[in-house]
Amino acid sequence: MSRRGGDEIHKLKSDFVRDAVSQDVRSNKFGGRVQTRFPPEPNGYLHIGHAKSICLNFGIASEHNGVCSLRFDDTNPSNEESEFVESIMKDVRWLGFDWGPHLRYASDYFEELYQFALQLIRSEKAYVDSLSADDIRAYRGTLTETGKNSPYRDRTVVENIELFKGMRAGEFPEGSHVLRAKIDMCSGNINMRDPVMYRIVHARHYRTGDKWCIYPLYDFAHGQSDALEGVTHSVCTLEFENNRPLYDWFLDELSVAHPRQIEFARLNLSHTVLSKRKLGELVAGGHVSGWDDPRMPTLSGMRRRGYTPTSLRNFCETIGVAKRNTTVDMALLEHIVRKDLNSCAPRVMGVLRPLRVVLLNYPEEKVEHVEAINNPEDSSMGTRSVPFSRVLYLEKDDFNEDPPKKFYRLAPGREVRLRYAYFIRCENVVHNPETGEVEELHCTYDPSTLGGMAPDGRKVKATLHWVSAAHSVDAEIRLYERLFSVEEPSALTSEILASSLNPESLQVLRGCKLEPSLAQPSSDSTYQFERQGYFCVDSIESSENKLVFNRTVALRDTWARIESKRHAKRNN
RNA sequence: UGGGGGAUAGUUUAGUUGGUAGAACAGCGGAUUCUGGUUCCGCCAGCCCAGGUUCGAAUCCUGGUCCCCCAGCCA
Repeated sequence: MSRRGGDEIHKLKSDFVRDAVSQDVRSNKFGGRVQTRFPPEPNGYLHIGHAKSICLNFGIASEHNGVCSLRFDDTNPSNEESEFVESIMKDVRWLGFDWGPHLRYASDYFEELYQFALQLIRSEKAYVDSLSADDIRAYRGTLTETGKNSPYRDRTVVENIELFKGMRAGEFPEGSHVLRAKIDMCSGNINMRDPVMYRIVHARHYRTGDKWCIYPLYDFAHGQSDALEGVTHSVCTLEFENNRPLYDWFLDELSVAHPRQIEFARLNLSHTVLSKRKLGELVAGGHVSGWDDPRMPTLSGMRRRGYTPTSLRNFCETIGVAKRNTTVDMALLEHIVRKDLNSCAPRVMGVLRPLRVVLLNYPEEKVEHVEAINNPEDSSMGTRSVPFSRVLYLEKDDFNEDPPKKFYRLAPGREVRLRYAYFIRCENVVHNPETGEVEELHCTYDPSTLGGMAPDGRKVKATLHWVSAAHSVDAEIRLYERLFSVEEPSALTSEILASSLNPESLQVLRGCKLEPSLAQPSSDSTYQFERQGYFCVDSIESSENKLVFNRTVALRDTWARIESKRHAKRNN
């Protein structure tokens, strides 16, 4: 059957958000225009959950030839820092998206927002309240009881304007006054019970410095920022569903055209947490080395770990967009990372836990060079030459003196193939006289098997990776496992979160032996160490004097599965 | 218990005038393989519940159940 053009047409990405946007385009709402935005608060690093939102917002815009801007919602000077805006811009670019000239900051709108507030005061839709924070809470009521009006609710316009200007002028201490919207203290939606619009904060803002001492709350800044920018579709997460009526109220009272807000469910990933607060606590508590610790689900951590932007984008596409709360299995992310890496990662050989092997019948001084394929999935990546000699390193796990059933690697008297080289046979095992540990293997090789095939057609059951000892380069390798041993750590409170960390999430291996082509590794590619997994140079701690590799993800390991099943059976 | 949302295999999803519930991941089994990788094939497994309308319901109607969000001068 031949494939015709029509069969190749990609199914257009579709989800309920995109459907809604497309409908608006078709009905010519917003003049057929599409403009979105990604609005992070610069108070932490971006994580894979943000990637979902980034892919959605930038994706929708580009599918409609529209604009997607990057806007920092920086309305709270006490949390926000330039370090975070730098990292956020870097991460969004790395993920593969470009906001072009559309870089925005809510703090750029402080003056406009202030004027909006004045406008609401003049139309008697906002007032300065002088209740304490505790009293405001008490007056607000509860989920089941209505609230009651503040005694300051009926201040005159003149009085309100004077007080609000005084707030701006720095005449009052923090907490003495706030500006509130005058809506409905009996509303079933608690967000509508005269929400606070402005608070006094005598703190330096990382962008506006000391220019302001009153700052709008997110609720009063977000919708207007969208409106000021001409955003048509304001895509956000589910928890803002309750706030939508409030945003609409502000915009309607201000007579400003407003975007359509569409809420989707945020991402949850098994075995990790995706909450900036909790991630920040892991950093602050020293449980990880930083926001970019390769175990972190942050974009900077995943970059350092060797995950590709392509695989993260593919992941976001695969998980879809919907409204129900879900937890995606980490195994899916790992599968997608492997799939991308399998197609593009150069293959090399590296021995993680070296076992010295001497080929008794191989000449002392002889060195041969065998040709190895760089990527069997992509012949255009070519081949390389790897040195072979009398003394080699093999993987400790590839030898077993007393091999269990189904173990078909090296064992006493057994023959295996060394990848791209010769068949070798284990003749003798040298033990450490004190510990009894296997210290070295004496093997013989069959010169007629160069290239990996025997002229007599005999087969071996295993092909092992190896490194020539004299030519090897030393490296430190860091193996990573899931950050948490429990499946849903997000359900845990901050207090017990750290105690649920997986103690084996980081394992450091020293004295690993790599093939010589890795002496000068590429800093931006992730390699496949054959039969082991994918590894990349650690961007922070690796140097010319000390090579450090991070394991991105292990290869699927059927043998390990057989073994763990065996152990499970034994323990039952 | 006020208001706002949501329920399709173990997990994440598709299902557009009502017409045999489709996929991916995970799990299990097999074939191929100079990576116990990749690839390929097969198996397992699902419409929250109860009624109703209909020749026919995941889809429409009624009534339940369960889960999530909101009581920051956080976002």
